[in-house]
Amino acid sequence: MQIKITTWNINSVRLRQETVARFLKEHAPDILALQEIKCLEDQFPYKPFKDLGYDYIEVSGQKGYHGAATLSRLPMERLSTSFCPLDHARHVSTKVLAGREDFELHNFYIPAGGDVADPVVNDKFQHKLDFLAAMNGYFKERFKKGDDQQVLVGDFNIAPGEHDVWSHKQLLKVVSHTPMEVEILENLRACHDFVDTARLFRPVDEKLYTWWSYRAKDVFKSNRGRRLDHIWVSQALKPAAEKAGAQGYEIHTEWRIKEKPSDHAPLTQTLKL
DNA sequence: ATGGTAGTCGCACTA
Repeated sequence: MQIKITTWNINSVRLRQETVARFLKEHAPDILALQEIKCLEDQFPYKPFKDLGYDYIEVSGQKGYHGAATLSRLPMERLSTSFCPLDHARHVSTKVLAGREDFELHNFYIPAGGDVADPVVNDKFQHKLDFLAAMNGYFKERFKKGDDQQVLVGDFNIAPGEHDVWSHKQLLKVVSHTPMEVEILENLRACHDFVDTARLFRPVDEKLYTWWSYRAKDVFKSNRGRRLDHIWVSQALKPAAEKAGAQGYEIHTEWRIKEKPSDHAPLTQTLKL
C-alpha cells in the first residue's frame, strides 16, 4: 500500500481554495495537511475538497490567525491532543486507518517565535520553546505506550541544518535558524529517533528550501529560502519512506510562483507500507 | 543597515 502525504502552509485557505483544489487534482495525495488556514472551523471550505474525494476532514481554526486542517481520502479519526500553551489553533492530530498499518499523523504549525531569539525578553520565542517541549512530552508518552507508528508534518518554523537556509552565517541570529531553537528541535528529533525524510536521499550539504519570503523582488533569482516545513517519521516507518525511493520526497517548488501563491511550497512524502 | 510583502480585519497584528 502506498500513501502520499503532502503538507502545505497555505496562508489563508479561503483565499487559495482553488489553488489547493488544483494541486489535489494534479498530485492526488492521499492526505493533505494544511497550516495557517486563517479561519474558523465553520468558515472552512469543506465542499470543494469533499467533492475531490477527501471525505475525512479535521479542522482546528481560530479567527484571522493560525489554524490547521488535515484532509484525507483514507478513514481518519481525531485524536485529542494539546501542544499549545496559549491554546492557539496550531495542530491537528489524527489516527489514519490504513488497514493493519494504522499510524498517527500530527499536523503542526509551530509558533514562528517573534524577532528576538531570547525567551527572557520575547514571549513569542518562549512560546515556541514551550510548544516544542509539549511535543517532546507527548511523544515520550506515545512511545512508552508502544504507539510507535508516528508521522509528524507541518510548518515547524525552524530550518535546522546549515544547508536548510541560503546563508548559515547570515541567519545565525535570525529566528528560525538560531542555535537554541535548532538544538531543541534536534534534541526532540534525536530523543525519539525520528527520521527527517528530506535527508534520507539528499546529502546534508544540498540546499533545500520550502519557504521564500514575499519580500523578495525575484524569488528564485535571489533564492533566499529556508527549509521550514518538514515531514518526520518514526523508526517503525523509516523502511516505508525508504521504499518510496529518492522520488518519494518532493518539494513542489513551482507552486511558490503560481498566481497569488502562499509563501510556502507544498512538500510531499510517499510511504510504501 | 534597512526595508522590502501578504493576509485578516481594521486603522494592528502576525508572519
